[in-house]
Amino acid sequence: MSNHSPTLVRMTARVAPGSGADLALLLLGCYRRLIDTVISELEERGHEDLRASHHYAMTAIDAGADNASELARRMAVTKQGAARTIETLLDRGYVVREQDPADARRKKIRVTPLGHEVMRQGAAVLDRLRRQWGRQLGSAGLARLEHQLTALVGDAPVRLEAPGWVAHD
Amino acid sequence: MSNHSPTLVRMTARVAPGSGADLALLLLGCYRRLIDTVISELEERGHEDLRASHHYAMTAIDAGADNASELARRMAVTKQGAARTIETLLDRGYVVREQDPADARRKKIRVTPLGHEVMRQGAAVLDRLRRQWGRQLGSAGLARLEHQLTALVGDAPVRLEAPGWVAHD
DNA sequence: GAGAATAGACAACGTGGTTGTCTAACCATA
DNA sequence: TATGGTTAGACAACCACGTTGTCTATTCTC
Repeated sequence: MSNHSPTLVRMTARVAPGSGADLALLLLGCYRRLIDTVISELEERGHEDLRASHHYAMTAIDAGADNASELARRMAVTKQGAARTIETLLDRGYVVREQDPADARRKKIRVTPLGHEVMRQGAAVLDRLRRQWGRQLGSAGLARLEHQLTALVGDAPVRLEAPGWVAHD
Repeated sequence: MSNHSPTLVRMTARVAPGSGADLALLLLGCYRRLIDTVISELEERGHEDLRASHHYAMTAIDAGADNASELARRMAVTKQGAARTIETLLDRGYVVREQDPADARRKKIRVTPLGHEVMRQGAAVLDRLRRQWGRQLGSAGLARLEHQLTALVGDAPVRLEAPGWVAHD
């Protein structure tokens, strides 16, 4: 084997069915399946290198986190982290940055029509996948699944990065 | 706000209940809840800086991926990636590396008793959390949840890294 | 007005991966 | 049995995405 292009191998399923570790892997697997599908479909439509965090960032911006500091708070990252995300969104043309006339320190961020279009397409793919799951599980089954997950996660915050076994702090 | 120590904010729940995006966040949230609990509990017991990937790597090693190249294949990363993981596992004393007598190129990796202890403790925490969820959902509910997730994820491979909206390739 | 808090930026760094290149060892086969 | 292909492991350089620490400019509060 060369050094590169690792083959995708399923190291997931059946760590030990019925174990907690297996349950964790199932959850991650389902999440990844959703996200990976969105990514690849949007890539086909010309939106390269999108990340989930881009979508969430734009959602937060739309919801009022229209400057780097506020976005940092909402996304639970440092200001620098948020600034870098904004930088890439600017590069891609998904947001624009303009001086806040009311506060010379602030630079307001605004999602562009292109950004909204990406969000719309991403959401549409996810919704389609959800409907697909709904057909597979039955709509009652899907509702139950979501209800159960909601009960489990409560209203705990979720950090989007750091998928790993560890949270950084 | 200073530049550091971002506050944890819930940007998850209620992206839009009933949407695909919300479902994705629920899945991630549940996964993260499991993993974060394991991390912090193991940290309390003196196992610092553990990652899920460490656990999975040790599992793979135990299952026969006892050299860097093979581990790389199983974990779907490059040899260098696997080598680095092994390096940290060596540092922590979770594995040892010894020359393979049968093949001068190979260096065999073996999980130490300490490594097994960490795996055992991690699995125990996950199992406990799963039982807790079982009490919350009822055992039929938990079984159904797992059954549904299994149906959804199928036997697709899961890459452990890259939690984001994008897979790296 | 003075002092504290806030917004944004810069540089340096850490982590966990990547690619690309290299050597040494093994293996198959002509 | 010599040779050419494949494999294992390592080194260096890089990248993405976050971090910390420090800085200036501006605003807010009293």
